[in-house]
Amino acid sequence: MYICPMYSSELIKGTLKTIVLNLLKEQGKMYGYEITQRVKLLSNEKIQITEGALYPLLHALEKQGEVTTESEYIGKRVRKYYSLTEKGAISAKDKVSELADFMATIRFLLNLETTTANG
Amino acid sequence: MYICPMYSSELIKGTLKTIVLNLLKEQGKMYGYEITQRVKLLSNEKIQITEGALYPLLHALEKQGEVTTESEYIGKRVRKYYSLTEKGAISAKDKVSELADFMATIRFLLNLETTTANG
DNA sequence: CAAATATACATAACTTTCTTATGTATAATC
DNA sequence: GATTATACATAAGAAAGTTATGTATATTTG
Repeated sequence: MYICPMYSSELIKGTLKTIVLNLLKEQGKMYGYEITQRVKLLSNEKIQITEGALYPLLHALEKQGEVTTESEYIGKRVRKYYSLTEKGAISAKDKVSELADFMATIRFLLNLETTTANG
Repeated sequence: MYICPMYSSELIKGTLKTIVLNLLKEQGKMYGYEITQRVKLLSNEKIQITEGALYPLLHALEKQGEVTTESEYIGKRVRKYYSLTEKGAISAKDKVSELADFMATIRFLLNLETTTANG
């Protein structure tokens, strides 16, 4: 069995947008820091989204009308919550489908079809 | 069911090196053009490796000692065959393991665990 | 209570890695 | 003879990260 401390950044690159859109779809609304922590947790520390990658992505998604934002104050500190628009929800669905399809193709390409136990 | 004409390039980016190393591992030796055609065929046209991506990658792999080359003449035209070195074989194995692990993590992250039929 | 760590945002310089375009040349097909 | 396929190579530009830096509040710990 293979133990990986952290995936190479090239791998994460292509899936970041999909992951974020999908999380927003499932969670309803989230703020940036929360997204980084949840991905870290769910991936067992193997995917750590950097702020330099996440915030520009979220800003771009907002600009493209895929998410809307609302700021909330926790004490004096601001939190910016992101929610999917209808367009963003469609995008999330498409992205996830594409990624699922892609992974199936890759498994076939790499002959990983029967990868189940004891790798 | 989702029909995808061609995966977004961001997705392919992170997996190109892995795909190439794995093909070389399975096929013994291949030349560049052959790699592009095989990937195109095996992926049902959904992954088309561009020459501008492939050749620089192959040159880099050679420079790093992961592949060796031998040129063969087919008539007057040259073909450059690439084979894995021992180092390249290890790299291939590692890369494939990492990708398999990564895809499992992504499936979990995206709740695709039970994706089998009529997705 | 001071220091360190965690929370929470943002952006800029730089790097990597591809896309697109271009270039060269032979072989096969129509 | 012209077009398409085979077969290599590289350079300019774009995209999307990483790394570093900056600001500021909240919490934990010694």
